[in-house]
Amino acid sequence: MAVKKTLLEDIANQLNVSKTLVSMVINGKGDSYGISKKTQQLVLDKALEMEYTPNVFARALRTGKSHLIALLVADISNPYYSNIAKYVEKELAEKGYNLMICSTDENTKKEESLISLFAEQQFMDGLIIATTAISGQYFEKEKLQNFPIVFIDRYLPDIKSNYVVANNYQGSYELTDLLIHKGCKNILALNISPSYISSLSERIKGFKDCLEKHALPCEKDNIVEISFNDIQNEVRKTLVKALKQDKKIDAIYTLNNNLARACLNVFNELGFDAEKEGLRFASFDDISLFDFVKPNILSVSQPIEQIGVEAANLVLKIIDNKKSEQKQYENIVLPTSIISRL
Amino acid sequence: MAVKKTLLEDIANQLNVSKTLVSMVINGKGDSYGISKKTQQLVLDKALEMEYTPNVFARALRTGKSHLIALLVADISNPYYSNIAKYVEKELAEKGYNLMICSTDENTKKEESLISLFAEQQFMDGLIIATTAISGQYFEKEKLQNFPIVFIDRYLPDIKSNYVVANNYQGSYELTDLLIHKGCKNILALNISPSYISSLSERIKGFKDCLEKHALPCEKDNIVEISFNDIQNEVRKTLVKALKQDKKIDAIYTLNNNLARACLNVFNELGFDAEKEGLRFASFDDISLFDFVKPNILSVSQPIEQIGVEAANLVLKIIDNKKSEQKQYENIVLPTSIISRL
DNA sequence: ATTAAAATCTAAACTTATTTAGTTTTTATT
DNA sequence: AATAAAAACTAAATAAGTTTAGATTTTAAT
Repeated sequence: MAVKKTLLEDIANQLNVSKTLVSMVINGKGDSYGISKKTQQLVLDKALEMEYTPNVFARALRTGKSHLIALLVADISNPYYSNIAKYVEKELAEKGYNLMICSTDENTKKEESLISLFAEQQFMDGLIIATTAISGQYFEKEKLQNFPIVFIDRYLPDIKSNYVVANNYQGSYELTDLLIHKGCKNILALNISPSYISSLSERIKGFKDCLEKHALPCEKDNIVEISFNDIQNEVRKTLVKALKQDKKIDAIYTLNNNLARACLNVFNELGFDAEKEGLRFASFDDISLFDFVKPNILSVSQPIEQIGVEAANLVLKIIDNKKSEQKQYENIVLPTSIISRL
Repeated sequence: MAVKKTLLEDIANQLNVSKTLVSMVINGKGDSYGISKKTQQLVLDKALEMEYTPNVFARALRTGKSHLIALLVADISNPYYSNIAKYVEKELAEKGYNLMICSTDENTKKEESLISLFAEQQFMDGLIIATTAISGQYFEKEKLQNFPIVFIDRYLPDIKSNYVVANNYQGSYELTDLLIHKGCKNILALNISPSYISSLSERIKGFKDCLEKHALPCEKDNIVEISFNDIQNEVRKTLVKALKQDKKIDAIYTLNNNLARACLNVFNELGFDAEKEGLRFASFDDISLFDFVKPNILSVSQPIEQIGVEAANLVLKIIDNKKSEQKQYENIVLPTSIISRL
């Protein structure tokens, strides 16, 4: 019935050698352990013949290395994350690591329980995470101190850490600058709440600083926070109000792609033609389909591939450095680019 | 320095009981093994206090169960797959399983090596896969015979298997029918090659059957195969030719979302306004951003959430049934819906 | 106070690899 | 031929749990 798996011992028995020897050869340590070339070949041939594949759990249990890296994101269906995931996967695969992607649903409790499962158990050799945490408190836990973690997209300002992020401040500043150069003077920025997330707060800062440089006012009404749980309804309410207020807005700037989507939905619902009404539309995060969307979307594009590749390599680097006790942190901030679609 | 992890044995020592007992209690088998309520509480409290979390590898090695399910998709950055992934993840999490998502890059070799890693090693308890395989040959391997596999999106017609797919035939038929009712008589269908994939061949069949029902001809020119490796260039060539040919086409129907994207790109490049030219645009797979894209896209929407949920539950069901030797296959075909955007 | 039965608990085996500390075999040297 | 050195190999410990088979302890019944 059930097919019996080939074990190290089976190979050893067939060849009348010890399983120690077989293990050494399989792991490519035959030479350094002084196993003769002839024997090594015998073992390799037999392993192939018997379709041997090592038991991942036994190996990991003994060595404490799983060759697994976890990627924790808030929402894998968000194209921003799924694209990063693709490149992380690719880069790690080339280095002999497998990637385990998990979606936390923006749920901090779930995030913590996954981290605990992955890290405290040495289940994963390392972790790449777009955290939903407010503070770095959880990550300061003693048990996590020695665990390789790389933050992406967002970092936690209150702790030292390794991270790879886009230059959110500059991207936002430049996009705002572009809008202003196109003549916009009263921009409505839609932010998402909770907005303590570093990426968002820096985008806001870039926006504000740019307004200030151009001596434009930033009133209370210019930045509205939309709560994460009810994006569509709150955006609808906000836009309906903003579009009929006295002091007309001349641009909408959404701080992430979910907000952009929600706005576009409202435009559709209202039959509102932004271009006809002279309203510019801008968004942080570029999605390839934006190329075909009406109204034209000015956007900030993040270097997705580079973020994925750098994060993968950084986590591997930390794993390698783990032996050498000195702890130092690497912070990689990558430039964004403006997609103007005018 | 490195914080020592709490082991079963540590708890046992603290309480002066055996690690056997601790293991039983931790696994919720205290009652069935007749451990007194008092002792059980002591163990649970101490485990909490010492922040015990079991070693996943030791457990999996002994029990042969990892509580891990793998999801293999061709490309996690494709929103179709990343959305399914999200729902699979959610459903499995509720049942105490973790999901490991891997992207195979449409590379059959990579797919096979991952399956081998996951299945032959009982690394994973089960597998959900959108296979890139041509035939079911690989899956007939003796070692895979007893491994729980659920195919999604595509199935392999030449073998018996468990699968959850959308009704590609009917969706395609209905979409074609809609185009014809809107007056289209010369539709250009863009298919992707290799087109032996079940989902694609059924979409083509639905298309052809519908043309036939309406007594419309299906010439060689009406279905063009675009090779997967060079989508953008081949689509450009095809469209440039098709748009200036004598017998004018009145609709383009792309058989998946990658092709749709490539077409839209070409429209942009050429400054071609499909609506003005009286050309309808239709596509299998609906993406939420299609709502805002010009030209309007008629599309077939797959029940993404349902596919994810059903696939998750089916794989768990197979895992449960594994003991009872009788083998039977479940094939779930879910209805699609037409998004007409007229 | 015995003894049987029931309730609790435990020692040791087991899962499959890797690694340490040696042993055995072969080769080289005198 | 004896011995040292080098080369090739192995037994047993180990990783951290789960499970089996059996040992204690407690309770109940005579």
